[in-house]
Amino acid sequence: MTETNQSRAKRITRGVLSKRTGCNIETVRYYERVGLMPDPERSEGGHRLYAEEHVRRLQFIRRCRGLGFAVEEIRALLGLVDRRDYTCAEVRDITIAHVDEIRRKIGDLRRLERTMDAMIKECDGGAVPQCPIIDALFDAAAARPN
Amino acid sequence: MTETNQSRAKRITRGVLSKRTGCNIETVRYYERVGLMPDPERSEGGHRLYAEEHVRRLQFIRRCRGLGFAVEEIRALLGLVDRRDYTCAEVRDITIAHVDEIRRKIGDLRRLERTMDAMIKECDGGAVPQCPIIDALFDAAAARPN
DNA sequence: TATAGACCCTGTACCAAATACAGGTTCAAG
DNA sequence: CTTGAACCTGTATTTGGTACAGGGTCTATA
Repeated sequence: MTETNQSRAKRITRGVLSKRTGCNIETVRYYERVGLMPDPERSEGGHRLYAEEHVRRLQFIRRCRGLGFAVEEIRALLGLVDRRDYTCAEVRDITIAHVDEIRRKIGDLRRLERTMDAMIKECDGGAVPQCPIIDALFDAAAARPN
Repeated sequence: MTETNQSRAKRITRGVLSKRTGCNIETVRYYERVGLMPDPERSEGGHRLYAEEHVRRLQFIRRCRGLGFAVEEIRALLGLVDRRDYTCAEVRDITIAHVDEIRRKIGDLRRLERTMDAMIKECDGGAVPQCPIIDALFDAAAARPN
């Protein structure tokens, strides 16, 4: 019954939390400021003291960011979890909205890719001071993506 | 020979330049600050006075931004044009580097899309306070994209 | 010519999502 | 007890703009 007592559970510093999650140490403070991480317990001298749950929470945040979720979206997900009243449907809505956004971005980038490819194909890469890419960019009609 | 004289050519204000290019009026000042647009001629009272060449230049910049070129890349392109010594090959290099970057982003987003789809498929959208998406995000092994 | 009001001027603050740094304090090992 | 690593706070920087305050200018009309 030594480790189950919360006040006895070992606490870690911000540096250790940072190392264990691969999250930049300054970013931890940033997540605290924007409300993704809670105000942690402090030592007598004012140093932040974290527990295992914070490691898990920060990993969750980092994983979400890695999947492109905005801080605002993560706040919504964590809000559901923190209130312990989330339903699968709510989480699914946020996730589907996010994947829709990803698909939109993919579409946008593919259109750019096609336009750029067309411009590059026009250009022979020669050494002359004249280039159809520059012409296209200076000329409204030519540069407009199909 | 009235319009060919540069000092007699009609000048336009920042507001008109903004309207003719569809570029936000504040953004014109921003492009000046970051060196994409030149310091323009000024009226006696200090108002910016632009000529037709600036309309074309701003359209070029906007078109490049629309294709996702960074300000730094546009600076490079305009630098080549301004020095009048660019070759097709130089322009092509910048453009190919940019399209490569676009392809990399598309690849990244597609991987995200697959991961998100997999998570969504696991979730039945039910009303219970338990969701495999949340589980996946909290659990390192499950959330790691294949 | 006076004046209204549309337009423009500058400097500065703000957005996301971090990251970096300065200048000072605390912690822990030896 | 000393040393130096780690930590503290507040603020600045990044990208590509956008927005606003508090003034000055420009021009059309009375």
